[in-house]
Amino acid sequence: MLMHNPPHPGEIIKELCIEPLGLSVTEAAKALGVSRKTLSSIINGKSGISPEMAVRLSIAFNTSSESWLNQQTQYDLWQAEKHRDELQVRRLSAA
Amino acid sequence: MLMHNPPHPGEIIKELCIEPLGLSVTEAAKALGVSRKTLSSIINGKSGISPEMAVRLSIAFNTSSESWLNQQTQYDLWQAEKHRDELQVRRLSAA
DNA sequence: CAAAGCGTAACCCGTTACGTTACACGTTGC
DNA sequence: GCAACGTGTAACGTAACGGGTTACGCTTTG
Repeated sequence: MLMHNPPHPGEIIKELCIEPLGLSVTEAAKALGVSRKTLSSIINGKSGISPEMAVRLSIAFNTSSESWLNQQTQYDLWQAEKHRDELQVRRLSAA
Repeated sequence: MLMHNPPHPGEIIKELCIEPLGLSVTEAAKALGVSRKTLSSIINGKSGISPEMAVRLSIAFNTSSESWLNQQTQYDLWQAEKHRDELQVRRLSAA
């Protein structure tokens, strides 16, 4: 089932990973091995979590990469479903 | 948990949707509202399932868009995890 | 005031999904 | 044999996106 209005994964990173550890964005970016801009744009909802970034997060925060990427999937799908009625698709399955 | 060597979602489309209905790739592409090349490259594992394509598939085959995009996520993650040990990431969480 | 942290704009790059057009190949029917 | 059809795919173009660097202006803190 589709989640209702899923939060952008960047918020989760900030609230559940960065802030509880008392980390700065600069420090966290260094640890993740990405630029400060990359992490900042994720945290502020400007870009999504790539598969590679999901793996980075899973290493740094000892979590599962799947959970991170699934959050992104839910978010992307929520956006795409908004335009469901605009798509020109013919129903094929009678099932 | 991570699935073991998940199949490319294109195989699923072909084997579980196109072939059972006796559809040609050309017909299916028309119904989905995309070009023949686009569907063909998905089926043959040359490109992935985009969020919008997941919604198209869900309409045409009366399924959930989530299931389609999740399959793609599992596949992408499986690829990304292959290079986990090459990523320069510092562990941050003691938990 | 100086230093640090931050968001972000401006630019670059590589990749990817998607489109159109066109080609070569195979199969099927007349 | 030939026409019609289905197919994969190469060759182009476009738009979007993740990521990097540099640089600017702002705020907070020592």
